[in-house]
Amino acid sequence: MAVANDKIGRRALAKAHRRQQLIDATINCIARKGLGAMTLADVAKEAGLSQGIVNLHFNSKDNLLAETLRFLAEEYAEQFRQTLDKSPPDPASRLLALLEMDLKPSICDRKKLAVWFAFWGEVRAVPTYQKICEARDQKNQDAMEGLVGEMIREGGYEDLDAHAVADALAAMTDGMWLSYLVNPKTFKRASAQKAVRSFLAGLFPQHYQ
Amino acid sequence: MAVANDKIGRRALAKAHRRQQLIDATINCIARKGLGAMTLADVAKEAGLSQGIVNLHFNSKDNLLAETLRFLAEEYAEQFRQTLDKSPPDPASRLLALLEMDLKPSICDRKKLAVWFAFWGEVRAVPTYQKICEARDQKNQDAMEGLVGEMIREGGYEDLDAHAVADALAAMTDGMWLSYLVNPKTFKRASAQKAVRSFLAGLFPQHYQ
DNA sequence: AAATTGAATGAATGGCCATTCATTTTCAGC
DNA sequence: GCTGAAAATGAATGGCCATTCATTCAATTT
Repeated sequence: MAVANDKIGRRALAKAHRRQQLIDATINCIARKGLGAMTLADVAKEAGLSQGIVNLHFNSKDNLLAETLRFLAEEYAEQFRQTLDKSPPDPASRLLALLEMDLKPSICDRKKLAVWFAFWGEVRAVPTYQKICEARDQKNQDAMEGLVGEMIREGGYEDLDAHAVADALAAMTDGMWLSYLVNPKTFKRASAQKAVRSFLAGLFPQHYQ
Repeated sequence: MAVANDKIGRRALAKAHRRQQLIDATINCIARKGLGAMTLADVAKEAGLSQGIVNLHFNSKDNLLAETLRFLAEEYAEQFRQTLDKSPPDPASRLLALLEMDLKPSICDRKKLAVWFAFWGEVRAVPTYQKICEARDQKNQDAMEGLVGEMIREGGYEDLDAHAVADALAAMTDGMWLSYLVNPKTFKRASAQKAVRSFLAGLFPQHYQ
């Protein structure tokens, strides 16, 4: 029955594909129903497969969720890398590119944000989530701190603390995500981008005219 | 048995007190176990009362959770009011006071933050939560936008957009909360405060020398 | 084409937990 | 100190859901 729509070959998909398919289904279910209400039956149905499928591939619900979060973190890291790869070498451009990346529709979309916040909501209670999220933040903040540090040295902004400023910039985009999640009607991407540029211009006048 | 530790009178507490006691217990349980794993039995035990107590006072688990979120929002609003009451009348002082309020230990403590994020994690799936959170954000941002607007007029910072800047400032403190929740080891309150002041000084040089 | 292997199914199981409710306890007013 | 009402108890109920597993199905090997 579940197979009717694809005569020759769902089964031919490699194991990795099936796992990814289930992770995608999980993301959709969390976004739609919330982490609390999501069931394995939901995920199986969303994927067009049978009841027992998740445990076949992931052994447990906990594990499915951890793998889903790992996937999101890895996907984010990949975008991060690509953004830096495509940016000019000067720290001002790179920093702006990273901050704008966080507001791109492909990252800042309500479905994915709902999932990130669902996991953040359990971070304190689930050590596995905590570790994955901590690692992502750390990498993010280290990169930003490096860029901010360079600019401080170049521009002689002696009163700025690279660590503090980098953390606050990272915090700002996370907070904008929350704002979009909670107030989808009033949130405006363009306005958020404008604010980011104003902040940067205020902090580093020489770099962002 | 549940009564042993208080001879004369747990029962004498008014109904409102008992409700508050249960809400407090709920906050502790969510912070400790997460929203997903929290049970009504946990809450009753935390409060030192019996199994059926929550439904007696709140009718359902859903309702208990909604009331808990309402309490948090109201508590926040109260601090907000008090902060403004105690501040000098100039917008620069008031804005700084509000931003520093968000980092005070009484608000920015990991237990409460865990609960806020637990609810934010379900915001998209539970319309009740969405409404409560939206209202809080709206009030917050309106107040900040007013202050920022005043400063822009006073100081002639024509290139700033009050709405965008106010949203971004509010976003920054929410993001700092996340940072504290996820990276309690590296987060430093003093550093966050310093960053907030640097940002304000960059945006409004005349107001924050 | 038979056999082997691995993937997928979906009904059955068992545990957990919100909710209910008959009973007990507390307490205010008399 | 009695009485009735309100508050609290905690055992019982029923539904939901993760997990299991015997069976079926598909594809590859020989």
